[in-house]
Amino acid sequence: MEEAISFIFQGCKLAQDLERNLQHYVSNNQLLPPPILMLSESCDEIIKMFVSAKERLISNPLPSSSYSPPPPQLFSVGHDASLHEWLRSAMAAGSGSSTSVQVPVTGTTQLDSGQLLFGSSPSSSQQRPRRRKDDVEKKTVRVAAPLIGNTDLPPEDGYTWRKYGQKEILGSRFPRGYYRCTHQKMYQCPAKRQVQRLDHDPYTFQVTYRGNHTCHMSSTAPSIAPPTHMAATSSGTHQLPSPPPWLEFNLGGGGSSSGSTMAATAGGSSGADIAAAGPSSYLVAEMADAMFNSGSSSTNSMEFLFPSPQDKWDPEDSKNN
DNA sequence: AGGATTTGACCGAC
DNA sequence: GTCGGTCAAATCCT
Repeated sequence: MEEAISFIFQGCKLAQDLERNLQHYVSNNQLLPPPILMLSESCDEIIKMFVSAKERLISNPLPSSSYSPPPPQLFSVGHDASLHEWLRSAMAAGSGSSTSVQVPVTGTTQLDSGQLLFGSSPSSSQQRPRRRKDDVEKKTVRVAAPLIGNTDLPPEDGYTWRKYGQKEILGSRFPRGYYRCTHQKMYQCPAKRQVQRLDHDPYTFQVTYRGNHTCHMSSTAPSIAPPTHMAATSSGTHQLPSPPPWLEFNLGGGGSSSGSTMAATAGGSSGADIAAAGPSSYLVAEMADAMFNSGSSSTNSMEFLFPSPQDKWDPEDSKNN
């Protein structure tokens, strides 16, 4: 079941990514159209995701206790009104100021982080910038602790974080860790995250993201250095390379300007720097590999297809700045 | 030495 | 008044 949901998520994100990039071309008519092969293979990948999901749903429809099972009619053939209603309600639930999504994780640490709308620019110059709790859009994901190694480590998501606080939370067995982007000072990156173990499932982290990463928007921001040591392991479980910042994935429900950014960290040297990005990002990178026979996830190769936000003005980005 | 983490204190939101 | 988020000094680590 988890696998099926994972595939659905991946399919959605690939589709949204494709849509986003197509819109990019529509709104920037000076750009060359994307290669037909690229579009074709993107569609194939999306289709594969949903086909895989359906296969798993059919072969093993038992819902996991960790996930809210969709109504049984989802598994039935056809599209009746109740299915549409269920889908709509799910979309509505995710379109508020705060969205939450559970990300199936298998094996190694994976994370599906969100590209967040960040509100008005943080007043870092003030002594204690505070804002109302609902001012900043939050996105919450749940990430399984690594099954191997130190399960106490906070989940990796491709960014580098610096811990700036920890606090016992009322009613929670485990303290909440407060992290901010390592590049906060250098690039005024306002991104923060909170990591907390679930009371009922200590092997799952609830990660709340606040603010959007702007460190990769700077022309002097750290460049992407895709790790070469990471390799795919068992099916559906990959140790993932850091996707470049322009490989953005919107999680549904947040509208066009609210989604997820999977961005990469600078070529990290410490263990915490090693990125473990979401499955879909890996697949897109894999697509790039396949298309260009580069043998590695080359940023430059994909930039040929999807220009970096740094290179091309993006109205969504400008809204965030 | 410099960056990261820890931890008690501070302070705003509720 | 309580709680959660942040600050910042002390400490640890590389």
